[in-house]
Amino acid sequence: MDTFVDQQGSELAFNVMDQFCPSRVVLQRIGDKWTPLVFQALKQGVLRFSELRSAIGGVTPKVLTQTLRSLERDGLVSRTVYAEVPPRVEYRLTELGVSLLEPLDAVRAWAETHAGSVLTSRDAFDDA
Amino acid sequence: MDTFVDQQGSELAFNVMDQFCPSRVVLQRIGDKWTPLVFQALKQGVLRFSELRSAIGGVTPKVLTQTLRSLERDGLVSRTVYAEVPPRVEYRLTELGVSLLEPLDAVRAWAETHAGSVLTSRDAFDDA
DNA sequence: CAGCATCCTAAACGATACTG
DNA sequence: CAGTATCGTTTAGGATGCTG
Repeated sequence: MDTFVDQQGSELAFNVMDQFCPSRVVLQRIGDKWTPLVFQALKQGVLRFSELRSAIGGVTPKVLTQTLRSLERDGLVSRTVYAEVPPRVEYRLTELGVSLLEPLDAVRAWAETHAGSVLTSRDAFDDA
Repeated sequence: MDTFVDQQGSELAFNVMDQFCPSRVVLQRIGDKWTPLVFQALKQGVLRFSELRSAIGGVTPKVLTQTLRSLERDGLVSRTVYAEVPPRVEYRLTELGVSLLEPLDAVRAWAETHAGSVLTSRDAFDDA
């Protein structure tokens, strides 16, 4: 288990409940708007930029690029450029990325399974 | 499995990769900035507003209220008001909320376990 | 105690157009 | 093909002060 030094100078184990713990930043990174969708797309293996773009409905090139750069920076996705014309760029999950696949996939599956219940609850709440 | 009607009028199973699928909204709701932290706090059982607030470092009352209202609306958290002076309000996970606890907890655990690796990768990327 | 009201900023996101 | 550049919008989130 890693540790960090908090505001009081104490050395503490990583804990998302601490306002200044780096793990909270990481948690929010992997829970952003597009990351779970990129992971879902890359579950099947290697994809090119345009393939990712069409796999993820509604994502613009700018935002997809930003998301992929962040994931690359965080060591979750690797980017391979082939010196061809036209250019070809391939994205795949790193080993670290693969380790995150199962947790993110569980959340995605929950969303798809229970979206109906949530929407029903939402309607009932709004009627009241 | 629930279904929804997409832009072409077809009836499809819930799928977060579809831009117009309601499950995507649900996914983004449960992956927002504070929801995973509220769940982590409520894992232990019932908490009052002020207890939640101090359990989640750095959250302001306004944002915590907003988050809790959304979770209540979505049927994930229940809110109980006691007619006392001073007022007492208790929050707890609903049955639906409990079903989401395990997936969210897995993501939280991943963040705490691998935050060190992510930060290391980030530093290396920024040096290059 | 548990919030609500108000104002404000930062940043994420999106639309469009263009390029090596 | 795989982006970048620029601009504009939206909205989450924060600071502060007040109330039943």
